[in-house]
Amino acid sequence: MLEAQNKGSVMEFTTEEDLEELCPVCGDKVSGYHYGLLTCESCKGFFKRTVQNNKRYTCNQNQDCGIDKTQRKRCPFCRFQKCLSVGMRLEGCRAEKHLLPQASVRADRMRGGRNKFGPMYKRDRALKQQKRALIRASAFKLEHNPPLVPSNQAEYPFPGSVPGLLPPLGPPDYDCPPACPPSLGVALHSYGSFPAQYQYTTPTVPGRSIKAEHPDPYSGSPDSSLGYSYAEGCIAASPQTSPLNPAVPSLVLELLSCEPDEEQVRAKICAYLQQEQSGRGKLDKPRPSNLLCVMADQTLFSIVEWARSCIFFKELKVGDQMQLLHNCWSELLLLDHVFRQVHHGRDNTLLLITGQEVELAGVVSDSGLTLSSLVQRGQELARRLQLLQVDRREMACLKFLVLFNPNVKLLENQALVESVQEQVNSALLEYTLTSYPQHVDRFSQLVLRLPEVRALSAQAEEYLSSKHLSGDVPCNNLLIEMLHAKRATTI
DNA sequence: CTAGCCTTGATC
DNA sequence: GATCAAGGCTAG
Repeated sequence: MLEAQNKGSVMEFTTEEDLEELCPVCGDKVSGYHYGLLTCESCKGFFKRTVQNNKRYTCNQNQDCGIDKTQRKRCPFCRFQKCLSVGMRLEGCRAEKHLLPQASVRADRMRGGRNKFGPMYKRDRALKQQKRALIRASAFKLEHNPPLVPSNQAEYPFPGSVPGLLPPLGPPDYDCPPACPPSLGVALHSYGSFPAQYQYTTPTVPGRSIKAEHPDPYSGSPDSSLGYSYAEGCIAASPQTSPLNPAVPSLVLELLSCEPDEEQVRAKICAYLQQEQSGRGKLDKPRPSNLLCVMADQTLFSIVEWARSCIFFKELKVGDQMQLLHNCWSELLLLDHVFRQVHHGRDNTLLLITGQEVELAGVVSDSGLTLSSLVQRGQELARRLQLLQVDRREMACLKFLVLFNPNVKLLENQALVESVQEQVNSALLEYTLTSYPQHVDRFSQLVLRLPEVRALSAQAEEYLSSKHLSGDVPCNNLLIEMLHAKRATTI
């Protein structure tokens, strides 16, 4: 019997809630969890056949065929792409063997049993139920308190990846479990035609939309828009203006208000790492390089989340969003790291996203030549920005200049990207001229760092790629997905 | 090749 | 023993 028919007893669905349970690939009725998420029977079978038989399809159109219940047979290529983009997973099970990534579903073809995602499915259910309860509860309040966050905030379809939904800074629960699917498509997921399943409004995310006017709740700093929330003496350069001073271009304030709350990101990543470590048990010792990789991966998730909530960016279609992120993910990751070092302000230690400090000398001596040179170049970049006393407003602008790269071609909304680049450039110029009048070439000093960022991040990508090829880096993560995507697509 | 139904077996 | 997500089978 199909589980869909008897799930009522287990999950207490109402008819209203059943409407949500549509296959994210084709919109057909869901028959249960398959390969990582709720899908229909046919997409389950299709996915299985494709992976097991190592099928290769081609698309006769532009690789963007619409997939729905009636059209799903037309283009297996796009159907499979969609399966992957919504987060169905090749490595569905026990067969964690070091086989080729495609060679899985179940490499041993063993029948029966449950896979390692079991607990995740369970949490996913719990989360969905919680979400419904929340939606029901908030439906009454809506007229009085409209949501702060725009409703196109898509949810990750996996348990815990919904910031703010679980109880306040709840159990280390709000992240994907270790086996979480790395998919930018999933992370950005907001397909308009999709079931409400993945669309809802985050109740409130402190410090998001209205941050320019409201001090960062996690920072004791009187002017949190200038300093980092890290406690240890991070004295950012303060221009002579207050954050509300009209001399600051409004766009700059707007961009600043998109900045994530550092402390929240930190807490989230720490919780994830902790959870992952405890999940591992005593069996495998976490190698430091793996740990760093996981850290970077999670940082990348937070960067995607940041981008998704950003002004301008959220106006773009998912396809364009993906293109932009594929193009600049490593630059954003590098900027994140470098900015942290700038505010950390110490030459002999690195500050990790988790808040841990590590000796620079140790890192350099423990890593190979390439990595240590990368780290040192990063430090050099941080030092130069430190000399400039770059402030958070400028950092926010630089991130936007990297994200809205007009060199990314074939975008649906190229015009917006170019216009944002221009607007941000001139806002930053105006800001530096009015806030640091004594420092005439400040703007060019800032912007000139970007080619360096680009070059350094390209090297870091090279390095990561080589590590990936030699099998030194776990491959099932967003980092590697981005690496591949960039190679496959861009300029 | 598709998709609905069947069988299997680890986990609860 | 019940559950439920795997793989298998097969008519259309």
